[in-house]
Order: sequence, then C-alpha cells, then structure tokens
Amino acid sequence: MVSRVLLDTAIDQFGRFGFEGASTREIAKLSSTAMSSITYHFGGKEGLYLAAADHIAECVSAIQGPALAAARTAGEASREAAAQALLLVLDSFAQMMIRPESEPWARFIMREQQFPTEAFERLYEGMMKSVMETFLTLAARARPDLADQDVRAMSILLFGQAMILRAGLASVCRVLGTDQIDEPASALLRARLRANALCILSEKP
Amino acid sequence: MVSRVLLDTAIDQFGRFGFEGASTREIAKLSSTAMSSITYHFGGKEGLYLAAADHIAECVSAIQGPALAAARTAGEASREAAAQALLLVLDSFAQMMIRPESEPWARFIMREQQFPTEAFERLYEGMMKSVMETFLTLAARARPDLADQDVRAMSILLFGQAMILRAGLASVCRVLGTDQIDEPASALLRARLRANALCILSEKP
DNA sequence: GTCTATACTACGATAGAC
DNA sequence: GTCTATCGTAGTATAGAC
Repeated sequence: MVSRVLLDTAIDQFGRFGFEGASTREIAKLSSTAMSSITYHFGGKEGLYLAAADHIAECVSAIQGPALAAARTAGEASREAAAQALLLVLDSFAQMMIRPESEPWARFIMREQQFPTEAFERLYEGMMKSVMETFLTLAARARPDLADQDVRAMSILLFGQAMILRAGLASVCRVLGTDQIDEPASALLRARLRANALCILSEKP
Repeated sequence: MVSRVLLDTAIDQFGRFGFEGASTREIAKLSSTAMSSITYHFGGKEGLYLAAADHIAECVSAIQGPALAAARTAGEASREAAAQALLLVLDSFAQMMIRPESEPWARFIMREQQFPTEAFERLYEGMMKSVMETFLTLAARARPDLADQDVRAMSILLFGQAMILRAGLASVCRVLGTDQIDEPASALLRARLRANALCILSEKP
C-alpha cells in the first residue's frame, strides 16, 4: 500500500520541517514512489497534510482507548479511586510521549499547537477531546474542593509534566545526564510523575 | 540598526517555519532591507540562525537573571525557604512562557529541543544551564529525602507544567474555554501552578 | 554598508505515456 | 495506479555598482 507509506513518511517530514519546509519530492522519494502519487492519492500537498493529521488521531485513539475506558469505570467508586484512575490515564499518556513511535506524531501535533490550522481541529476532535473529558471528570471527582476552572487548570498542568518528556526532550536528557530516555530513565520519570500527580490529587482541602 | 531588526525577524521566521522552511528573502523583506544584508552581517543563513540563538539566550538571561539571583540567596535559610524560592523561579519562568514577547523565542527553542543543532548548545549554555542549576540546588534542599536523580526528575517535571503554557497553548485555551491566555486566565494558571508545586515540594518524607 | 542583477538549484503542480 | 517530462515560481549565494 503506497498511500500508507506516504502517510507515515509525510507525518515524519511535516513534523520535522513543517508544512512549508517539507518537500513533496522528498516525501515521495523516501516512500519509493513518484511525486505525482501524492496528487493522485491525496489531491496535493495540503490534502496529504490533513490526511496525516487524521492518521495520527486514529493511531493515538487506538492506543489510548483501552486505558481511557478502564479509567472511566474504575474511577466511579470513590475519590481515591478517581485519583488512581487518573494516574493510569496520565501514565499511559506519558508512556506514549516516551515511546519512540510517538516522536513523529508529537512533533506534528506540537507544530499545530503553535499555529492551529484545520488539522488541529481534526486532531483535537479525533483524539484529545475524549482524553481531556475523561481526565476532567476524574479530576473533578478527585478534588471536589476545587472550582471547575481550577480543575481545568490543574489538569492541563498535570499533562504538562508528561508533555515535557517530548517537547523538552533535549533538556530532559541534559538534566538527567543521558543521551536518550532509556528504560531506567523512563521508569524513574514515570514513577516521579505518578508521585507528583498523586500528591496534588490527594491533597486535603 | 538593521542587524537588530534582522535578528528579531529571523527569530520569528525560523520559529514559525524552521531553518529550512524560513526564507532569507522574506526575512530581509520583512526587515525592510535587501537579502544580501544577511550575507554582509551574518555571513549567510546559517550564521543568522546561530546569531538568533545567541540573541535569545541574552534576552532570556536578562529577564530571568534578577529572579534567579534573588532565589539563590533567599533559598539558603531553610527547607521551607528553599521551596518558596523555587516557587518564585518557577513563577518567573511561567510568566515568561505566558507573555506574548516570548512566543517567537519559545518556538525557536522548541524546534531545537527536537533536533538539537549547534544552536541548542548555545541556548543551553547561555540561558538554561544557570536556571537549571539554581533550580536543582533549591529542589535538593527542599526535598532532602530524595536521591539526586529523583530531584532531577521532579525538577524537570515541574518545569513541564510551565512549559505546556507555550508548547500546548492551543490545548490550554481549549480546556479553559478561552481564545488566548488573558490576565484572569494567567492569574488562574500561575496560582494553580504554585499550588501544585508547593504541594510537591513540601510533601513530608 | 546597502543595493541591484544574475547564476544556479529546488519547489509544487500538471499533462500525458503506459 | 504509477511513471516521466516540463512549466512557472521561489530559494540561496555572489558579484559588482554606488
């Protein structure tokens, strides 16, 4: 399937060089096909870009779906159960940020965060919305003392701890003194993230 | 000073489109000068890129310098004082992430985080190193129960909460239901960030 | 110092062979 | 469906006028 290879290559190249910076010639060459295949399959550069966003949303939804569904049911029991379910969602998200396969996706998404286009809409509706809604519901149950806007602020800041594992990868490695996030570093960071989050979520009002 | 205008424009354009995506013709035009001025002042596109990194490091150092110096001395008194000094550093960083002037800088830096070049070295040595060293010293004093690597992991995750205010700006706005981080939203986020960080830093071993 | 003019390369889109 | 060929545009670098 040439169009699949084109999509994966496109996500990588758009993530690296941005929409303007990426070259359809290069994407086609890396996909071992002719440039005009892009016109045929996706209608052009812009069509390829939007298709890439949809593909990312599908992949992320497939990965996060099970953890989200499990957390939604597990978190109904009590305030403590909600906090624990939240830790699972956050850890699942952090794991995705760390795993090498997410590199191209994360870069693509981060670009859209800065200058949102139609692709951001597709990404948000396709993958972020369900994650955030589940997260906010659980967070409100874990911290019933907080107002709605405070719960929202707390939640997005908690996500920030996971996001820096991608967005600030070079700095993370510098601080830890490693050249990449290997298994021991991953375990350390995830454990500390859980500890931080648990501390915040279980604070007595 | 044409070279100054060129630098500011370059940071903006490189941040938006990346090194390959940005055009020296466009940078020159937006700076109201000829493209060959870039060759004259910076030797070419790459020289301009490195000079832009140096300029960012200088600006950030100038902004964060006072808060860092104040925190270093204030944090020596006790464990609680170290935690409070840390909150000041983190809040100063968060404020910088939120203020509109940091937008171009942050985009430039985030690109370098993904694929570090020589410019990342200059950025790290020029601005991040002193911030991180101060932060780690204070964090170690605030949490003497943690091992060195745990302190480092905790610190970088704390920074993540501030960084998402830039790196995930579009998502932050979505979750809060605003189109930009205005003064009320800024106050809410910074207050919650301080509350989160204080909770983590003052946790009893 | 700053400009114009020019050389050379690479871009995206598209038409048409197979 | 996938290829080659080609068009018009835009990129960087550089030489030389002023």
